[in-house]
Amino acid sequence: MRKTKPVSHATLRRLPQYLHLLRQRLEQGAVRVSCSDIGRELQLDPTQVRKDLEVTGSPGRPRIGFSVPDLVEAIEEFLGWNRVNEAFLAGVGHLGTALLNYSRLRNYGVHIVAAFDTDPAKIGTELGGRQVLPLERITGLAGRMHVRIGIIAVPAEEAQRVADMMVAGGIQAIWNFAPVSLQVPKRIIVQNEELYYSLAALSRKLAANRKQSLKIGGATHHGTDAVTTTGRGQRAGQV
Amino acid sequence: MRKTKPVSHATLRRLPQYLHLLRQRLEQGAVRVSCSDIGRELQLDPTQVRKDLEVTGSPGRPRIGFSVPDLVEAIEEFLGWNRVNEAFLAGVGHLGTALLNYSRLRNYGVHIVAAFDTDPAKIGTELGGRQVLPLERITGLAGRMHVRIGIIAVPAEEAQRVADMMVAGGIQAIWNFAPVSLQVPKRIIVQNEELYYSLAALSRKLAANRKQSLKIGGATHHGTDAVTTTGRGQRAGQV
DNA sequence: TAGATTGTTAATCGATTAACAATC
DNA sequence: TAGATTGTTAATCGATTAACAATC
Repeated sequence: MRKTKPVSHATLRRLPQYLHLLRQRLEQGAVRVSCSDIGRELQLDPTQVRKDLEVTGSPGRPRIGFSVPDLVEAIEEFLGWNRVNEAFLAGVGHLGTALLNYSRLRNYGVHIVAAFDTDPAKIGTELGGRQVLPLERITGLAGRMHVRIGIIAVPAEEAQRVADMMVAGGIQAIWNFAPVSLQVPKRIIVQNEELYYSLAALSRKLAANRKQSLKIGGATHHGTDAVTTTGRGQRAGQV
Repeated sequence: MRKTKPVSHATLRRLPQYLHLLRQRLEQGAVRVSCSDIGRELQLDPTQVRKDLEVTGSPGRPRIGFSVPDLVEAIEEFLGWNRVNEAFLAGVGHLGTALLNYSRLRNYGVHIVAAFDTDPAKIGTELGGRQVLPLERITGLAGRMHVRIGIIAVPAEEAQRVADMMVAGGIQAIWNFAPVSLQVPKRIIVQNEELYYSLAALSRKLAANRKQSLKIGGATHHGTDAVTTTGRGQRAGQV
């Protein structure tokens, strides 16, 4: 069994980019799209695009290209974004509140249906249309509502405890914003969201620039060939 | 000229992980560390670790290993995190406020020295010890204070305008949290922070799990071999 | 039909892993 | 000294790119 073909990390990173673009095209009424078209827009090799799209199973037609609506649907299906997953949010500090108000999340397969916190001042209030509930209830409600995703936006010290409560409630995947390595059973999917790397890439380039300017001469020189990259993967800033 | 050796994307992604671990060790008083030691902790091949550390130029000694303080310093130096870069933050909504209060940022080479917004209700208030200033002043102040990093945490519609103002002020690198592709001169370093990919990885695994449970039988089955991954790169959840 | 684009196989490139001599 | 660990070169693996026949 287990024929889930191994999708490369790199492909998985690019699929959301394709989807993003294709959704725009769809809105503009586009019907067909070719790989070279996508590649041009995203600075990617057309063959690469074709290979990536292959995993979605949506067939293209020689000379014609791919159907935009079909492709959008196929990618959404592949990523599991066609059916929105319900999520619980733990922690409604600034970050948690930001996530609650980020309605776009729904386009990426996640819908926060309830928020939890320990702060009595916050409990009972409404944020972004959702009630804030006492954290203690997260386990029971997750089980009852069959919620599959838990988002952790609490301070580092509380993160492990919250993760335990989520797991106890049957939550299957945790999106973790706390800067700690969570200890959970192996079957649980954990996605750590770290700002580390972005900052590493950014300041590394900045440092390299500076070193170069010094080398070139005393005068201030703003660098000359810096690049635009996305959080992961690279895509040039472009028209 | 231009001997800045090409550091692989992958290496750059792992260096912050090493640094994080080594800082902990340093705090615990550790003096020496070996690549196998680091590898064990981070689930990485020791040779890989050695190769990565090579770029920092910090030498190890056969049989002995690497000096922890030296290595910490070398990585910080390499990433440009030894000298903290001053940054301006545009937009003090929930996300912006979260960033302002995230004091840990300073460990990653970034120190927000001022925040800007257009909302008169916010201007003049103090957030996380920093005054909120009118957005219009960002260009002038950036030039005057020689601030090199701009953080964009404004709504998508305003992002481009803010980027223009930052560039006009001589800002060299933009950390962009708005979901738009910024148009800036090539010399400007842009780091887009996207949640896309994290969610793609998460829900893809969730969808794969579900498909498998269905295949295995009608009964609810929580999946069996899900993995823990970090935002980018992989590291197992671990002791 | 002619020509563009897909689907697919082969070649290249780069990153990871293995092997091993040098050395503290 | 003996043995662990570095530094470095070679082998493997996987992902990207090129080539090209099939086809609409």
